[in-house]
Amino acid sequence: MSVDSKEYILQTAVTLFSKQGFAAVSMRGLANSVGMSVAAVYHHFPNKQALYLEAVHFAFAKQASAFDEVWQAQLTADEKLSRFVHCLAQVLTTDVDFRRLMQRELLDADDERMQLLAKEVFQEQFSHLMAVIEQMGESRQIHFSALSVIALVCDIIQMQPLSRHLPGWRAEHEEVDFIAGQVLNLLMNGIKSKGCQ
Amino acid sequence: MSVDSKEYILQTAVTLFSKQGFAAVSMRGLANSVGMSVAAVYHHFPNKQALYLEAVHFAFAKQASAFDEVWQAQLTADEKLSRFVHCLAQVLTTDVDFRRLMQRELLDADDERMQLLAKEVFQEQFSHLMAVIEQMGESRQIHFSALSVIALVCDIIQMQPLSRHLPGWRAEHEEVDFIAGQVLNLLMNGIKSKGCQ
DNA sequence: CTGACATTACCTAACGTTCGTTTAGTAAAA
DNA sequence: TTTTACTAAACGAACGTTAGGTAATGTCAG
Repeated sequence: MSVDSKEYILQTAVTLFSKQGFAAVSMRGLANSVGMSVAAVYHHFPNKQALYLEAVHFAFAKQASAFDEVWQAQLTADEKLSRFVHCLAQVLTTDVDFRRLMQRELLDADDERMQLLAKEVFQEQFSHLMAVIEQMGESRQIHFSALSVIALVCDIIQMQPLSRHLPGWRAEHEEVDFIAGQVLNLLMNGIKSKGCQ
Repeated sequence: MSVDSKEYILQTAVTLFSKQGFAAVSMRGLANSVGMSVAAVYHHFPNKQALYLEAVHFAFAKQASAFDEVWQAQLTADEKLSRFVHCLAQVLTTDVDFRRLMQRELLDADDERMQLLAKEVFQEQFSHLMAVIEQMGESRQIHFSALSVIALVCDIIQMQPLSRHLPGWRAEHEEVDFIAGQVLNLLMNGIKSKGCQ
């Protein structure tokens, strides 16, 4: 079987779609990028839409195992949260294609694809995260708190190219460990980091 | 002058670009949406790129005055922060086109347009926000804390269509006042809302 | 106030290019 | 001999953009 060619096309498609978005990627451009003819791409995928959906699946599946070591039973809740935030910041910083494709899906996906995104990418980690937050003492707004953790990390990384042009920016603000540390500090103590603790 | 037609085209363009993105919007589709011919659109704008940039300007300029009442001198720092978070959540929830266009710019804009976005939309509010955070006692990571406030509100709203499919979701999670209240609680006290206070 | 003229705000119709997709064929592997 | 993995060439549709024309709306000397 030609699983090599197909995977190579998918990998290239993920990069192109994440950089340019669905509409801006042409089948000719993709075929050119993988060094094949257009018809060769159509040999592996029935049409552009199906290719895109499979590319999204492909990109998301790769991240499924990234969080496996985070939720180990013998850790304290605080440690689990810390590991999760570090891991999330690491993944979103390292795999730029994945992050951008996810952002684009948040903008463009219909409800059915949104459900896929929830189930395939978020649901498992989200449930773990909610359990940890419950252990930490929060009892009422567990869903919202878990969402806040993810949202905070995601958007801080997503806003990096913008925040570079805002007053007070320093290079270290874009280092994974710095981001994770600051986010954790905020989550544990709030903004007034001194008056609390 | 035909400022009416031009503004109407811009307004329609903002909606279309925010919903579909630059590449997916055609000049014919836009012309059809405003009930004009293609050439009529080209009478007002030299080309698609220039029309898009002007539409982005147009959408951003409308939001400039939304925060005017937030930073009044006689308020305490806590009150100013509270008002800002409420106002930001309100704007991002109400003006969907603005929010989506901003998200798309974060994905697609080059460094020059990112600078424009920083200067035209964020810089003024960001400076005010940093000043407030400094007043509240945070002294070291003012830039990062201010960024966190904005990122938290933005991404929670942006992830709404996804979070609907995650466990624990309730309808009230999408109400502006609820979002602002929860975000403020998190910012002031961290996740462990009881152990701190 | 009026007639001549210019400008504005649009129109229809077309330009060449690029798009997604298909058809027909080939060379190698099973 | 059938199936697999491809290629070259073409299909009609849609794309951004332009050319050329037509009413309506100023503008202003006489």
